[in-house]
Amino acid sequence: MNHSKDEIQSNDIMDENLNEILKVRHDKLERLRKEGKDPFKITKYNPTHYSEDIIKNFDGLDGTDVVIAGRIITKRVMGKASFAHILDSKGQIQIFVQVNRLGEEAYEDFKDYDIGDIIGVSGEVFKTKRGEISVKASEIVLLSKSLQPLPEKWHGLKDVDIRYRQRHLDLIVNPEIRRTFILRSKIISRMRKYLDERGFLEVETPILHSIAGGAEARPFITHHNTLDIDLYMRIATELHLKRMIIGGFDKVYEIGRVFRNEGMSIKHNPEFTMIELYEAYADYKDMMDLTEDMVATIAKDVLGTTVVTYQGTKVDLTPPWRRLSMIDAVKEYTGVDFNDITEDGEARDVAKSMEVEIEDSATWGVVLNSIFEEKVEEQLVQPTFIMDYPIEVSPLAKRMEEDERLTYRFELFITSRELANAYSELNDPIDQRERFLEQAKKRAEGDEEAHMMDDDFVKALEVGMPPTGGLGIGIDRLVMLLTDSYSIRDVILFPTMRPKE
RNA sequence: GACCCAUUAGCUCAGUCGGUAGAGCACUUGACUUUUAAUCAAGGAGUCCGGCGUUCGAAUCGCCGAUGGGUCACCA
Repeated sequence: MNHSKDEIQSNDIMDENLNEILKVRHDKLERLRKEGKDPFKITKYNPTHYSEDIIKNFDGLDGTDVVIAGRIITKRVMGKASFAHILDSKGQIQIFVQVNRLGEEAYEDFKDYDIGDIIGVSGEVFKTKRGEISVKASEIVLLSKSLQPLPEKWHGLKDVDIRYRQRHLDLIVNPEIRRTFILRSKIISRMRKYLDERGFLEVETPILHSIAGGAEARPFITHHNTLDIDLYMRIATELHLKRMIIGGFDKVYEIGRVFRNEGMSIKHNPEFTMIELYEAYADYKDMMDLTEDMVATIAKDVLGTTVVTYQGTKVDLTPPWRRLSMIDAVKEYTGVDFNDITEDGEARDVAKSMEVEIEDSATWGVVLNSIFEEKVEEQLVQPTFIMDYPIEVSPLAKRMEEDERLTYRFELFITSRELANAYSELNDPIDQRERFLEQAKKRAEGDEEAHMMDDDFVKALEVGMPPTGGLGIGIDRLVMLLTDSYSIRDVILFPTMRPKE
Protein backbone atom coordinates (compact mmCIF):
# COMPACT_ATOMS: atom_id res chain seq x y z
CA MET A 1 0.00 0.00 0.00
CA ASN A 2 1.25 3.44 -0.88
CA HIS A 3 0.29 6.28 1.36
CA SER A 4 0.91 9.85 0.41
CA LYS A 5 2.41 12.17 2.95
CA ASP A 6 -0.90 13.94 3.29
CA GLU A 7 -2.70 10.73 4.18
CA ILE A 8 -0.14 9.86 6.83
CA GLN A 9 -0.40 13.30 8.33
CA SER A 10 -4.17 13.24 8.37
CA ASN A 11 -4.04 9.84 10.10
CA ASP A 12 -1.77 11.30 12.76
CA ILE A 13 -4.19 14.11 13.32
CA MET A 14 -7.01 11.60 13.60
CA ASP A 15 -5.06 9.63 16.19
CA GLU A 16 -4.84 12.68 18.40
CA ASN A 17 -8.52 13.30 18.10
CA LEU A 18 -9.72 9.77 18.70
CA ASN A 19 -12.75 9.68 20.86
CA GLU A 20 -12.68 7.83 24.14
CA ILE A 21 -13.95 4.51 22.80
CA LEU A 22 -11.41 4.40 20.00
CA LYS A 23 -8.60 5.49 22.29
CA VAL A 24 -9.37 2.75 24.80
CA ARG A 25 -9.23 0.13 22.07
CA HIS A 26 -5.98 1.43 20.63
CA ASP A 27 -4.50 1.43 24.12
CA LYS A 28 -5.61 -2.16 24.66
CA LEU A 29 -3.95 -3.18 21.40
CA GLU A 30 -0.79 -1.35 22.40
CA ARG A 31 -0.71 -3.17 25.72
CA LEU A 32 -1.20 -6.55 24.01
CA ARG A 33 1.65 -5.79 21.62
CA LYS A 34 3.95 -4.85 24.48
CA GLU A 35 3.11 -8.12 26.21
CA GLY A 36 3.94 -10.07 23.07
CA LYS A 37 0.29 -10.90 22.39
CA ASP A 38 -0.16 -8.99 19.14
CA PRO A 39 -3.29 -10.57 17.64
CA PHE A 40 -2.39 -9.37 14.15
CA LYS A 41 0.67 -11.62 14.10
CA ILE A 42 -1.51 -14.72 14.13
CA THR A 43 -1.84 -16.29 10.67
CA LYS A 44 -3.77 -19.48 11.26
CA TYR A 45 -6.41 -21.03 13.49
CA ASN A 46 -8.14 -24.38 13.23
CA PRO A 47 -11.79 -24.35 14.23
CA THR A 48 -13.43 -27.76 14.28
CA HIS A 49 -17.07 -26.71 14.35
CA TYR A 50 -19.46 -23.95 13.41
CA SER A 51 -21.97 -22.64 15.93
CA GLU A 52 -24.80 -24.16 13.97
CA ASP A 53 -23.18 -27.63 13.90
CA ILE A 54 -22.95 -27.64 17.68
CA ILE A 55 -26.51 -26.47 18.23
CA LYS A 56 -27.97 -28.92 15.70
CA ASN A 57 -25.95 -31.90 16.92
CA PHE A 58 -25.96 -31.15 20.62
CA ASP A 59 -26.93 -34.66 21.66
CA GLY A 60 -23.93 -36.10 19.86
CA LEU A 61 -21.51 -33.39 20.98
CA ASP A 62 -22.58 -32.90 24.61
CA GLY A 63 -19.47 -33.19 26.76
CA THR A 64 -16.97 -33.28 23.90
CA ASP A 65 -14.28 -30.72 23.11
CA VAL A 66 -14.73 -28.37 20.18
CA VAL A 67 -12.85 -25.41 18.73
CA ILE A 68 -14.85 -22.48 17.41
CA ALA A 69 -13.92 -19.05 16.10
CA GLY A 70 -15.83 -15.88 15.54
CA ARG A 71 -16.67 -12.37 16.59
CA ILE A 72 -17.69 -11.42 20.13
CA ILE A 73 -21.13 -9.82 19.81
CA THR A 74 -22.25 -9.77 23.45
CA LYS A 75 -20.30 -9.99 26.69
CA ARG A 76 -21.49 -10.29 30.28
CA VAL A 77 -18.82 -10.34 32.94
CA MET A 78 -19.95 -11.43 36.40
CA GLY A 79 -16.83 -11.36 38.49
CA LYS A 80 -15.03 -14.63 38.17
CA ALA A 81 -17.32 -16.02 35.46
CA SER A 82 -18.48 -14.54 32.16
CA PHE A 83 -20.77 -15.23 29.26
CA ALA A 84 -20.40 -14.05 25.69
CA HIS A 85 -21.92 -14.81 22.32
CA ILE A 86 -19.70 -15.58 19.36
CA LEU A 87 -20.93 -14.89 15.84
CA ASP A 88 -19.53 -17.11 13.12
CA SER A 89 -20.54 -17.57 9.50
CA LYS A 90 -23.39 -19.92 10.35
CA GLY A 91 -24.88 -18.22 13.37
CA GLN A 92 -24.02 -17.62 16.98
CA ILE A 93 -23.32 -19.60 20.11
CA GLN A 94 -22.75 -18.74 23.75
CA ILE A 95 -19.45 -19.34 25.50
CA PHE A 96 -19.04 -19.66 29.25
CA VAL A 97 -15.75 -18.49 30.68
CA GLN A 98 -14.56 -19.17 34.23
CA VAL A 99 -11.37 -17.97 35.86
CA ASN A 100 -10.53 -21.32 37.43
CA ARG A 101 -10.78 -23.07 34.07
CA LEU A 102 -8.97 -20.48 32.01
CA GLY A 103 -6.36 -19.32 34.53
CA GLU A 104 -5.93 -15.90 36.12
CA GLU A 105 -3.93 -14.20 33.34
CA ALA A 106 -6.01 -15.49 30.44
CA TYR A 107 -9.21 -14.54 32.25
CA GLU A 108 -7.95 -11.01 32.88
CA ASP A 109 -7.12 -10.77 29.16
CA PHE A 110 -10.58 -12.02 28.25
CA LYS A 111 -12.22 -9.37 30.43
CA ASP A 112 -10.38 -6.77 28.36
CA TYR A 113 -11.62 -8.13 25.03
CA ASP A 114 -14.18 -5.95 23.32
CA ILE A 115 -17.39 -6.56 21.48
CA GLY A 116 -16.22 -6.89 17.89
CA ASP A 117 -12.99 -8.75 18.63
CA ILE A 118 -12.43 -12.05 16.83
CA ILE A 119 -11.53 -14.91 19.15
CA GLY A 120 -10.89 -18.61 18.96
CA VAL A 121 -12.35 -20.73 21.74
CA SER A 122 -11.68 -24.31 22.61
CA GLY A 123 -13.78 -26.01 25.22
CA GLU A 124 -16.45 -28.47 26.12
CA VAL A 125 -19.98 -28.44 24.76
CA PHE A 126 -22.63 -28.26 27.49
CA LYS A 127 -26.00 -26.81 28.31
CA THR A 128 -26.41 -24.06 30.90
CA LYS A 129 -28.86 -24.12 33.78
CA ARG A 130 -31.21 -22.01 31.70
CA GLY A 131 -30.93 -24.53 28.87
CA GLU A 132 -28.75 -22.67 26.36
CA ILE A 133 -26.27 -24.78 24.42
CA SER A 134 -22.84 -23.29 25.11
CA VAL A 135 -19.12 -23.94 25.04
CA LYS A 136 -17.27 -23.97 28.37
CA ALA A 137 -13.97 -22.31 27.46
CA SER A 138 -10.71 -23.96 28.44
CA GLU A 139 -8.63 -21.77 26.14
CA ILE A 140 -9.28 -18.47 24.36
CA VAL A 141 -7.09 -16.87 21.72
CA LEU A 142 -7.50 -13.31 20.49
CA LEU A 143 -7.33 -13.67 16.69
CA SER A 144 -8.02 -10.08 15.73
CA LYS A 145 -8.65 -6.85 17.58
CA SER A 146 -11.58 -4.62 16.65
CA LEU A 147 -10.67 -0.95 16.90
CA GLN A 148 -14.12 0.34 16.00
CA PRO A 149 -17.21 0.02 18.18
CA LEU A 150 -20.04 -2.00 16.63
CA PRO A 151 -23.54 -0.59 16.31
CA GLU A 152 -25.92 -1.47 19.07
CA LYS A 153 -27.13 -5.05 19.41
CA TRP A 154 -30.74 -4.37 20.34
CA HIS A 155 -31.87 -1.84 17.73
CA GLY A 156 -29.34 -2.93 15.14
CA LEU A 157 -28.15 -0.58 12.42
CA LYS A 158 -31.01 1.34 10.81
CA ASP A 159 -29.32 4.22 9.03
CA VAL A 160 -29.53 3.05 5.42
CA ASP A 161 -26.67 5.30 4.43
CA ILE A 162 -24.31 3.46 6.77
CA ARG A 163 -25.90 0.10 5.96
CA TYR A 164 -25.14 0.47 2.24
CA ARG A 165 -21.78 2.18 2.54
CA GLN A 166 -20.51 -0.09 5.32
CA ARG A 167 -22.31 -3.29 4.44
CA HIS A 168 -19.93 -5.29 6.65
CA LEU A 169 -21.51 -3.62 9.70
CA ASP A 170 -24.98 -4.32 8.36
CA LEU A 171 -24.09 -8.00 7.93
CA ILE A 172 -22.66 -8.24 11.44
CA VAL A 173 -25.51 -6.63 13.34
CA ASN A 174 -28.57 -7.32 11.16
CA PRO A 175 -28.71 -11.10 10.84
CA GLU A 176 -31.81 -11.06 8.61
CA ILE A 177 -29.87 -9.31 5.84
CA ARG A 178 -27.47 -12.27 5.75
CA ARG A 179 -30.38 -14.46 4.74
CA THR A 180 -31.08 -12.30 1.69
CA PHE A 181 -27.57 -12.66 0.36
CA ILE A 182 -27.42 -16.36 1.10
CA LEU A 183 -30.69 -16.74 -0.82
CA ARG A 184 -29.34 -14.62 -3.65
CA SER A 185 -26.40 -16.97 -3.97
CA LYS A 186 -28.65 -20.02 -3.86
CA ILE A 187 -31.02 -18.58 -6.48
CA ILE A 188 -28.16 -17.97 -8.90
CA SER A 189 -26.52 -21.34 -8.32
CA ARG A 190 -29.88 -23.10 -8.75
CA MET A 191 -30.38 -21.22 -12.00
CA ARG A 192 -26.97 -22.37 -13.23
CA LYS A 193 -27.80 -25.94 -12.30
CA TYR A 194 -31.15 -25.74 -14.10
CA LEU A 195 -29.55 -24.54 -17.32
CA ASP A 196 -26.49 -26.78 -17.12
CA GLU A 197 -28.74 -29.82 -16.71
CA ARG A 198 -30.52 -28.85 -19.92
CA GLY A 199 -27.35 -28.63 -21.97
CA PHE A 200 -26.73 -24.88 -21.83
CA LEU A 201 -23.13 -23.70 -21.94
CA GLU A 202 -22.14 -20.82 -19.69
CA VAL A 203 -19.92 -18.35 -21.50
CA GLU A 204 -18.27 -15.03 -20.72
CA THR A 205 -18.41 -12.22 -23.23
CA PRO A 206 -16.68 -8.85 -23.07
CA ILE A 207 -17.76 -6.08 -20.75
CA LEU A 208 -15.83 -3.44 -22.71
CA HIS A 209 -17.64 -2.78 -25.97
CA SER A 210 -16.73 -0.50 -28.83
CA ILE A 211 -20.44 -0.34 -29.64
CA ALA A 212 -22.91 -0.66 -26.77
CA GLY A 213 -25.77 -2.72 -28.13
CA GLY A 214 -28.44 -5.25 -27.31
CA ALA A 215 -30.66 -2.83 -25.40
CA GLU A 216 -31.91 0.71 -25.47
CA ALA A 217 -29.98 2.52 -22.76
CA ARG A 218 -27.32 5.14 -22.21
CA PRO A 219 -23.94 3.50 -21.62
CA PHE A 220 -21.02 4.39 -19.39
CA ILE A 221 -17.96 5.50 -21.28
CA THR A 222 -14.44 4.49 -20.29
CA HIS A 223 -11.04 4.84 -21.90
CA HIS A 224 -8.32 2.43 -22.91
CA ASN A 225 -4.90 4.09 -22.67
CA THR A 226 -2.78 1.96 -24.99
CA LEU A 227 -5.34 1.83 -27.76
CA ASP A 228 -6.26 5.44 -26.97
CA ILE A 229 -9.93 4.81 -27.63
CA ASP A 230 -13.10 5.28 -25.66
CA LEU A 231 -14.96 2.11 -24.88
CA TYR A 232 -18.45 1.51 -23.54
CA MET A 233 -19.35 -0.65 -20.58
CA ARG A 234 -21.85 -3.22 -21.87
CA ILE A 235 -25.57 -2.52 -21.55
CA ALA A 236 -26.46 -6.11 -22.50
CA THR A 237 -24.80 -9.38 -23.43
CA GLU A 238 -27.20 -10.01 -26.30
CA LEU A 239 -25.15 -9.40 -29.43
CA HIS A 240 -22.15 -11.46 -28.38
CA LEU A 241 -24.31 -14.34 -27.23
CA LYS A 242 -26.02 -14.38 -30.62
CA ARG A 243 -22.56 -14.58 -32.19
CA MET A 244 -22.10 -17.75 -30.11
CA ILE A 245 -25.28 -19.17 -31.64
CA ILE A 246 -23.99 -18.23 -35.10
CA GLY A 247 -20.72 -19.92 -34.14
CA GLY A 248 -22.55 -23.18 -33.58
CA PHE A 249 -23.28 -23.37 -29.85
CA ASP A 250 -26.98 -24.14 -29.73
CA LYS A 251 -27.61 -23.28 -26.09
CA VAL A 252 -25.63 -20.59 -24.31
CA TYR A 253 -26.11 -18.32 -21.36
CA GLU A 254 -24.28 -15.66 -19.42
CA ILE A 255 -25.01 -14.41 -15.94
CA GLY A 256 -23.28 -11.09 -15.75
CA ARG A 257 -23.16 -7.52 -14.72
CA VAL A 258 -24.42 -4.90 -17.13
CA PHE A 259 -24.16 -1.15 -16.77
CA ARG A 260 -26.67 1.52 -17.66
CA ASN A 261 -25.98 5.18 -17.15
CA GLU A 262 -29.47 6.11 -16.08
CA GLY A 263 -31.51 7.16 -13.11
CA MET A 264 -31.36 5.28 -9.84
CA SER A 265 -34.44 4.19 -7.96
CA ILE A 266 -35.90 1.53 -5.77
CA LYS A 267 -35.73 -0.79 -8.82
CA HIS A 268 -32.67 0.58 -10.64
CA ASN A 269 -28.98 0.41 -9.82
CA PRO A 270 -26.43 1.61 -12.39
CA GLU A 271 -24.86 -1.84 -12.42
CA PHE A 272 -27.10 -4.85 -12.17
CA THR A 273 -27.03 -8.53 -12.91
CA MET A 274 -28.82 -10.13 -15.83
CA ILE A 275 -29.01 -13.56 -17.22
CA GLU A 276 -29.36 -13.81 -20.94
CA LEU A 277 -29.79 -17.15 -22.62
CA TYR A 278 -30.17 -18.19 -26.24
CA GLU A 279 -31.45 -21.43 -27.68
CA ALA A 280 -31.19 -22.29 -31.34
CA TYR A 281 -34.27 -23.73 -33.08
CA ALA A 282 -36.49 -22.44 -30.26
CA ASP A 283 -39.02 -19.59 -30.37
CA TYR A 284 -40.39 -17.12 -27.85
CA LYS A 285 -43.07 -19.55 -26.75
CA ASP A 286 -40.36 -22.01 -25.75
CA MET A 287 -38.78 -19.14 -23.80
CA MET A 288 -42.08 -18.66 -21.94
CA ASP A 289 -42.20 -22.34 -21.04
CA LEU A 290 -38.59 -22.20 -19.89
CA THR A 291 -39.07 -18.99 -17.88
CA GLU A 292 -42.03 -20.16 -15.86
CA ASP A 293 -40.58 -23.60 -15.27
CA MET A 294 -37.15 -22.26 -14.28
CA VAL A 295 -38.47 -19.58 -11.92
CA ALA A 296 -40.94 -21.99 -10.32
CA THR A 297 -38.21 -24.61 -9.94
CA ILE A 298 -35.87 -22.13 -8.29
CA ALA A 299 -38.60 -20.90 -5.93
CA LYS A 300 -39.52 -24.43 -4.97
CA ASP A 301 -35.94 -25.54 -4.38
CA VAL A 302 -34.72 -22.43 -2.63
CA LEU A 303 -37.85 -21.40 -0.71
CA GLY A 304 -39.72 -24.69 -0.65
CA THR A 305 -42.81 -23.15 -2.25
CA THR A 306 -44.04 -21.49 -5.42
CA VAL A 307 -46.32 -19.16 -3.50
CA VAL A 308 -44.47 -16.14 -2.16
CA THR A 309 -45.48 -12.97 -0.38
CA TYR A 310 -44.09 -9.75 -1.76
CA GLN A 311 -44.56 -6.70 0.48
CA GLY A 312 -47.81 -8.12 1.77
CA THR A 313 -49.13 -9.32 -1.59
CA LYS A 314 -49.46 -13.03 -2.29
CA VAL A 315 -47.85 -14.00 -5.58
CA ASP A 316 -48.47 -17.44 -7.04
CA LEU A 317 -45.58 -18.59 -9.21
CA THR A 318 -47.09 -21.99 -9.93
CA PRO A 319 -47.11 -22.58 -13.70
CA PRO A 320 -48.72 -22.09 -16.09
CA TRP A 321 -48.70 -18.31 -16.02
CA ARG A 322 -51.17 -16.09 -17.77
CA ARG A 323 -50.26 -15.23 -21.36
CA LEU A 324 -51.89 -12.46 -23.32
CA SER A 325 -50.98 -10.24 -26.18
CA MET A 326 -50.31 -6.56 -25.65
CA ILE A 327 -53.37 -5.71 -27.75
CA ASP A 328 -55.58 -8.00 -25.63
CA ALA A 329 -54.07 -6.63 -22.42
CA VAL A 330 -54.83 -3.06 -23.45
CA LYS A 331 -58.33 -4.11 -24.50
CA GLU A 332 -58.93 -5.88 -21.19
CA TYR A 333 -57.68 -3.13 -18.91
CA THR A 334 -58.76 -0.04 -20.88
CA GLY A 335 -61.50 -1.21 -23.21
CA VAL A 336 -59.66 0.12 -26.25
CA ASP A 337 -59.26 -2.43 -29.04
CA PHE A 338 -56.19 -1.71 -31.15
CA ASN A 339 -57.33 -4.32 -33.64
CA ASP A 340 -59.90 -1.75 -34.72
CA ILE A 341 -57.36 1.04 -35.04
CA THR A 342 -55.20 1.23 -38.12
CA GLU A 343 -54.12 4.84 -38.52
CA ASP A 344 -51.35 6.49 -36.49
CA GLY A 345 -53.45 9.63 -36.04
CA GLU A 346 -56.41 7.65 -34.75
CA ALA A 347 -54.12 5.90 -32.26
CA ARG A 348 -52.73 9.25 -31.07
CA ASP A 349 -56.24 10.61 -30.58
CA VAL A 350 -57.13 7.60 -28.42
CA ALA A 351 -53.99 8.17 -26.31
CA LYS A 352 -54.84 11.83 -25.84
CA SER A 353 -58.40 10.96 -24.80
CA MET A 354 -56.90 8.67 -22.13
CA GLU A 355 -54.45 11.36 -21.02
CA VAL A 356 -51.47 9.26 -22.04
CA GLU A 357 -48.69 11.61 -23.10
CA ILE A 358 -47.24 10.87 -26.53
CA GLU A 359 -45.24 12.74 -29.12
CA ASP A 360 -46.95 14.11 -32.22
CA SER A 361 -44.90 11.77 -34.36
CA ALA A 362 -45.85 8.64 -32.38
CA THR A 363 -46.88 5.74 -34.57
CA TRP A 364 -49.56 3.09 -33.92
CA GLY A 365 -47.11 0.76 -32.26
CA VAL A 366 -45.48 3.41 -30.10
CA VAL A 367 -48.92 4.54 -28.90
CA LEU A 368 -49.99 0.98 -28.14
CA ASN A 369 -46.82 0.47 -26.09
CA SER A 370 -47.27 3.79 -24.27
CA ILE A 371 -50.85 3.02 -23.31
CA PHE A 372 -49.78 -0.42 -22.13
CA GLU A 373 -47.00 0.99 -19.98
CA GLU A 374 -49.14 3.72 -18.51
CA LYS A 375 -52.44 1.94 -17.97
CA VAL A 376 -51.81 -1.80 -17.81
CA GLU A 377 -48.36 -2.51 -16.37
CA GLU A 378 -49.15 -1.49 -12.80
CA GLN A 379 -52.11 -3.88 -12.72
CA LEU A 380 -50.06 -6.98 -13.56
CA VAL A 381 -49.38 -8.31 -10.08
CA GLN A 382 -49.58 -12.07 -10.67
CA PRO A 383 -47.07 -13.46 -13.18
CA THR A 384 -48.19 -12.48 -16.67
CA PHE A 385 -46.51 -12.82 -20.04
CA ILE A 386 -47.35 -9.90 -22.29
CA MET A 387 -46.76 -11.01 -25.87
CA ASP A 388 -46.44 -9.50 -29.33
CA TYR A 389 -44.76 -6.13 -28.90
CA PRO A 390 -44.85 -3.42 -31.57
CA ILE A 391 -41.95 -3.50 -33.97
CA GLU A 392 -40.90 0.11 -33.30
CA VAL A 393 -39.89 -0.73 -29.72
CA SER A 394 -38.35 -4.11 -30.58
CA PRO A 395 -35.37 -3.61 -32.89
CA LEU A 396 -33.92 -7.07 -32.28
CA ALA A 397 -37.06 -9.21 -32.40
CA LYS A 398 -38.48 -11.11 -35.35
CA ARG A 399 -41.47 -9.62 -37.11
CA MET A 400 -44.72 -11.56 -36.75
CA GLU A 401 -45.85 -13.43 -39.82
CA GLU A 402 -49.50 -12.75 -38.88
CA ASP A 403 -49.12 -8.98 -38.31
CA GLU A 404 -46.27 -6.94 -39.76
CA ARG A 405 -46.64 -4.27 -37.08
CA LEU A 406 -45.78 -6.67 -34.25
CA THR A 407 -42.93 -8.93 -33.20
CA TYR A 408 -42.61 -12.32 -31.55
CA ARG A 409 -41.61 -10.86 -28.22
CA PHE A 410 -42.81 -11.05 -24.65
CA GLU A 411 -42.08 -9.39 -21.37
CA LEU A 412 -42.86 -10.97 -18.03
CA PHE A 413 -44.53 -8.86 -15.35
CA ILE A 414 -44.78 -9.78 -11.68
CA THR A 415 -45.80 -7.34 -8.93
CA SER A 416 -46.18 -4.65 -11.63
CA ARG A 417 -42.53 -4.95 -12.52
CA GLU A 418 -40.81 -6.11 -15.66
CA LEU A 419 -38.81 -9.19 -14.78
CA ALA A 420 -37.96 -10.73 -18.14
CA ASN A 421 -37.82 -9.88 -21.81
CA ALA A 422 -37.60 -12.37 -24.66
CA TYR A 423 -37.96 -12.75 -28.39
CA SER A 424 -37.86 -14.99 -31.30
CA GLU A 425 -34.62 -13.40 -32.36
CA LEU A 426 -34.43 -11.44 -35.55
CA ASN A 427 -32.05 -13.41 -37.81
CA ASP A 428 -32.77 -11.66 -41.11
CA PRO A 429 -29.63 -9.54 -41.63
CA ILE A 430 -31.32 -7.29 -44.19
CA ASP A 431 -34.22 -6.54 -41.84
CA GLN A 432 -31.75 -6.09 -38.97
CA ARG A 433 -29.74 -3.54 -40.92
CA GLU A 434 -32.90 -1.58 -41.70
CA ARG A 435 -33.96 -1.64 -38.05
CA PHE A 436 -30.54 -0.41 -36.97
CA LEU A 437 -30.76 2.39 -39.55
CA GLU A 438 -34.15 3.30 -38.12
CA GLN A 439 -32.60 3.40 -34.63
CA ALA A 440 -29.62 5.39 -35.90
CA LYS A 441 -32.06 7.95 -37.25
CA LYS A 442 -33.67 8.28 -33.81
CA ARG A 443 -30.20 8.61 -32.32
CA ALA A 444 -29.33 11.36 -34.74
CA GLU A 445 -32.53 13.09 -33.65
CA GLY A 446 -31.25 13.11 -30.07
CA ASP A 447 -32.56 9.85 -28.61
CA GLU A 448 -29.52 8.80 -26.57
CA GLU A 449 -31.07 5.45 -25.77
CA ALA A 450 -31.66 4.43 -29.37
CA HIS A 451 -29.59 1.50 -30.59
CA MET A 452 -26.24 2.21 -32.25
CA MET A 453 -25.55 0.94 -35.76
CA ASP A 454 -23.54 -2.26 -35.44
CA ASP A 455 -22.19 -3.35 -38.81
CA ASP A 456 -20.10 -6.15 -37.34
CA PHE A 457 -23.18 -7.72 -35.82
CA VAL A 458 -25.14 -7.46 -39.06
CA LYS A 459 -22.21 -9.06 -40.87
CA ALA A 460 -22.25 -11.88 -38.33
CA LEU A 461 -25.97 -12.38 -38.98
CA GLU A 462 -25.18 -12.57 -42.70
CA VAL A 463 -23.14 -15.68 -41.99
CA GLY A 464 -26.45 -17.22 -40.94
CA MET A 465 -28.07 -17.59 -37.54
CA PRO A 466 -30.57 -20.38 -36.99
CA PRO A 467 -34.03 -19.45 -35.75
CA THR A 468 -33.34 -18.73 -32.11
CA GLY A 469 -35.18 -17.94 -28.92
CA GLY A 470 -33.54 -15.49 -26.53
CA LEU A 471 -34.41 -14.53 -22.96
CA GLY A 472 -33.16 -12.01 -20.45
CA ILE A 473 -34.08 -11.98 -16.76
CA GLY A 474 -33.21 -9.30 -14.26
CA ILE A 475 -31.58 -11.30 -11.49
CA ASP A 476 -31.78 -8.52 -8.91
CA ARG A 477 -35.51 -8.15 -9.40
CA LEU A 478 -36.01 -11.89 -9.23
CA VAL A 479 -34.06 -11.92 -5.97
CA MET A 480 -36.15 -9.00 -4.69
CA LEU A 481 -39.31 -10.97 -5.39
CA LEU A 482 -38.08 -14.18 -3.80
CA THR A 483 -36.59 -12.49 -0.73
CA ASP A 484 -39.43 -9.99 -0.25
CA SER A 485 -36.97 -7.09 -0.51
CA TYR A 486 -38.41 -3.61 -0.88
CA SER A 487 -35.48 -1.99 -2.67
CA ILE A 488 -32.95 -3.25 -5.21
CA ARG A 489 -30.32 -1.92 -2.81
CA ASP A 490 -31.35 -4.56 -0.34
CA VAL A 491 -30.30 -7.33 -2.75
CA ILE A 492 -27.07 -5.72 -3.99
CA LEU A 493 -24.23 -6.04 -1.49
CA PHE A 494 -22.58 -2.75 -2.34
CA PRO A 495 -25.02 -0.51 -4.19
CA THR A 496 -23.71 2.51 -6.06
CA MET A 497 -23.45 5.51 -3.73
CA ARG A 498 -22.26 9.03 -4.19
CA PRO A 499 -18.94 9.47 -2.36
CA LYS A 500 -19.15 11.43 0.87
CA GLU A 501 -17.45 14.83 0.79
C1' G B 1 -33.39 16.44 -13.45
C1' A B 2 -37.98 18.42 -10.22
C1' C B 3 -40.50 18.28 -5.57
C1' C B 4 -41.09 16.51 -0.38
C1' C B 5 -38.75 14.58 4.12
C1' A B 6 -34.51 13.46 7.19
C1' U B 7 -29.46 14.48 9.38
C1' U B 8 -28.45 15.56 17.57
C1' A B 9 -22.88 10.90 21.61
C1' G B 10 -20.04 4.84 18.48
C1' C B 11 -25.58 2.90 17.68
C1' U B 12 -31.10 3.74 18.39
C1' C B 13 -33.63 8.01 19.45
C1' A B 14 -35.94 12.36 22.71
C1' G B 15 -35.25 17.64 22.79
C1' U B 16 -41.88 21.76 24.39
C1' C B 17 -42.45 28.61 22.91
C1' G B 18 -35.62 30.48 20.40
C1' G B 19 -32.85 30.56 26.70
C1' U B 20 -26.96 27.47 25.90
C1' A B 21 -27.49 19.11 25.40
C1' G B 22 -30.72 14.37 27.20
C1' A B 23 -32.11 8.82 27.57
C1' G B 24 -31.16 3.55 26.55
C1' C B 25 -27.39 0.52 24.62
C1' A B 26 -22.01 0.83 23.97
C1' C B 27 -17.50 2.73 26.81
C1' U B 28 -14.45 3.49 31.72
C1' U B 29 -13.99 2.20 37.17
C1' G B 30 -15.80 -0.90 41.19
C1' A B 31 -18.97 -5.32 43.06
C1' C B 32 -20.60 -10.12 41.40
C1' U B 33 -18.40 -18.14 39.50
C1' U B 34 -24.79 -20.35 35.21
C1' U B 35 -26.05 -14.99 32.62
C1' U B 36 -30.04 -14.17 28.56
C1' A B 37 -31.16 -6.70 26.25
C1' A B 38 -27.50 -9.86 33.23
C1' U B 39 -27.82 -6.71 37.61
C1' C B 40 -26.10 -2.79 41.07
C1' A B 41 -23.05 1.81 42.00
C1' A B 42 -20.16 5.78 40.05
C1' G B 43 -18.04 8.27 35.80
C1' G B 44 -16.56 9.97 30.86
C1' A B 45 -18.24 10.96 26.06
C1' G B 46 -21.25 16.07 21.27
C1' U B 47 -18.32 20.05 14.62
C1' C B 48 -26.60 19.21 17.23
C1' C B 49 -24.47 17.57 8.65
C1' G B 50 -21.59 22.30 6.80
C1' G B 51 -21.67 27.64 5.80
C1' C B 52 -23.97 32.33 6.05
C1' G B 53 -27.82 35.24 8.13
C1' U B 54 -31.84 37.00 11.76
C1' U B 55 -31.55 37.62 17.16
C1' C B 56 -29.19 39.94 23.40
C1' G B 57 -29.29 34.56 22.59
C1' A B 58 -30.13 29.32 17.37
C1' A B 59 -30.14 21.97 17.65
C1' U B 60 -34.77 24.99 17.16
C1' C B 61 -36.21 30.50 12.57
C1' G B 62 -34.43 32.02 7.22
C1' C B 63 -31.13 31.34 2.92
C1' C B 64 -27.27 28.47 0.39
C1' G B 65 -24.80 23.82 0.13
C1' A B 66 -23.70 18.31 1.32
C1' U B 67 -25.39 13.33 1.97
C1' G B 68 -29.36 9.93 2.37
C1' G B 69 -34.52 8.45 1.77
C1' G B 70 -39.26 8.94 -0.79
C1' U B 71 -42.40 10.48 -5.01
C1' C B 72 -42.28 11.79 -10.13
C1' A B 73 -39.55 11.71 -14.86
C1' C B 74 -36.22 8.00 -17.57
C1' C B 75 -35.27 3.00 -17.58
C1' A B 76 -34.75 -3.13 -16.51
